[in-house]
Amino acid sequence: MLLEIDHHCGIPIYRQIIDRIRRQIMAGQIQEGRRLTSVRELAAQLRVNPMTVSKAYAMLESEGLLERRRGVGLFVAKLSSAYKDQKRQIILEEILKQVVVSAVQFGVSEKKIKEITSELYKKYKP
Amino acid sequence: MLLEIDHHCGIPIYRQIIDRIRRQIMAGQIQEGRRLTSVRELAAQLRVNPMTVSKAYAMLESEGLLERRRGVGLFVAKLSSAYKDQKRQIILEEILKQVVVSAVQFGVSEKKIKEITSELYKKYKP
Amino acid sequence: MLLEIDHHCGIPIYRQIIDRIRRQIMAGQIQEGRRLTSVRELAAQLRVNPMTVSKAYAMLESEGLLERRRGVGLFVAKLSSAYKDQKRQIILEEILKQVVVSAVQFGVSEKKIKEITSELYKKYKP
Amino acid sequence: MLLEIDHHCGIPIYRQIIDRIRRQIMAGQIQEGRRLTSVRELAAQLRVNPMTVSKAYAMLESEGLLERRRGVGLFVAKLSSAYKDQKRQIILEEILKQVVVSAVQFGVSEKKIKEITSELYKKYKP
DNA sequence: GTGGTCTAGACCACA
DNA sequence: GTGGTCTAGACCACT
Repeated sequence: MLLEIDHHCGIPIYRQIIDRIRRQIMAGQIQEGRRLTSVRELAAQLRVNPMTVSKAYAMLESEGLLERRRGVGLFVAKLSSAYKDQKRQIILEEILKQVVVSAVQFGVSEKKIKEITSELYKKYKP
Repeated sequence: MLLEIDHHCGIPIYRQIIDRIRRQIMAGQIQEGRRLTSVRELAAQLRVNPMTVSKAYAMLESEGLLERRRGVGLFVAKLSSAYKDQKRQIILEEILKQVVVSAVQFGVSEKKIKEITSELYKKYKP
Repeated sequence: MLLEIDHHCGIPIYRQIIDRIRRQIMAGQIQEGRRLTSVRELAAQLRVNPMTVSKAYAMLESEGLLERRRGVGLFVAKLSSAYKDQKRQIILEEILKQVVVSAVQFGVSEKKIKEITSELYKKYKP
Repeated sequence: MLLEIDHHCGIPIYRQIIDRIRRQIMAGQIQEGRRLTSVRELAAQLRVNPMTVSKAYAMLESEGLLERRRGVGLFVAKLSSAYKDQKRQIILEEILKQVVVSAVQFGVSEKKIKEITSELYKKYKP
């Protein structure tokens, strides 16, 4: 599991862990049923307090994305692809809404927003 | 000046004040050179401690968006419209970047994102 | 009397007035015995509250640089040139002390400070 | 970390803290990456309210001199020595400018200023 | 343990 | 009237 943490950006570390793992699960980069890196190991990798990792895992579990098997570890839950599609769209819409609300308030046109979108796609598309 | 504060959303009140005022200034809804509602008055309006408002104003001043005239009050600074255009674009790009990065990871197409953008514009455009 | 006030620099306006007038008196640019611009007139010139000018004048008076003649106005006090010489040197030493203390702490050499002094002299010498 | 605060000199305590810490960092007396005394501890040492210390630390952070690690503490940021050199010179020039402007106005020669500088160096050089 | 936020209320400097 | 500073003490989030 590959995670990058920014210790200086102000976003709580446990949030960064949650966001990154959630994204990887939703993107299918971590497959269903696979066991997650253990708390201790991930904490060591990220040079972070184990409590922080544990907290992130607990929240992902309560979100239904992870399943705990006592004495064994945490595993990626099985989600219907319909559920994943829906959740993906919700995540994107949530953020896009912020963009559009601000843009409207600033008097920035829909066309301009789409232009910026195209540029960003060129930049981040693999 | 019309501000709405959510006391229970977890975002610090002074941050909410900063964000809302910054947006109003960037959107031109508060005109240059105009005096802001006084600390005490805004604090009373929002039912918040004056220090909280004062902190927000102080940070907006250090950001260059406000100017202090001692013993008189705080005023909206004069900014070149080029500067404002640039700052507006940076704000929007910052948020849009999150959308695109996630979308690429989820395998959501540029076309789909633009469709959602159009829908949101229909919804929020006045 | 020519004074320039910066309304946005954070230094109290009455302090700016005091500093500028004191300097002009010490530099002999305002001659002994001459009457100062009236409070009202100066306040109008500087677009400042008359109370502010009045306060500045009062402090210069208590410093011994001005003399009040009731019903007439404020006048530049007569100072021995020895007194002025001494006071000038005290003013300069006071500020230079700050420079040297900082420079020593920063490990900046005496030579370097003298170089900067020379440059500044070139810039500000008439 | 050794700080001395004057509670009666009129300069805000948080400003005094900022100035002293900034100087110590610029002078290299506090090394890069080192953790600062905690807010509560420094507040106790100085017999000052923790908020006052916190405010000072926050401003030093926004200045880029400190870095926050959440839940851990504040650390001295890593700055390029070129950056520090530049900043040091700016600080000194700022104060020296006041000296030279006054000196020119008083008719005090460059030579005299350099003599006073030499004397002050003898006095304050360790 | 760490720092961040907020309150209620005081006092001050400035205009 | 304006904003700025400080206190004492509370509660919260993060590690």
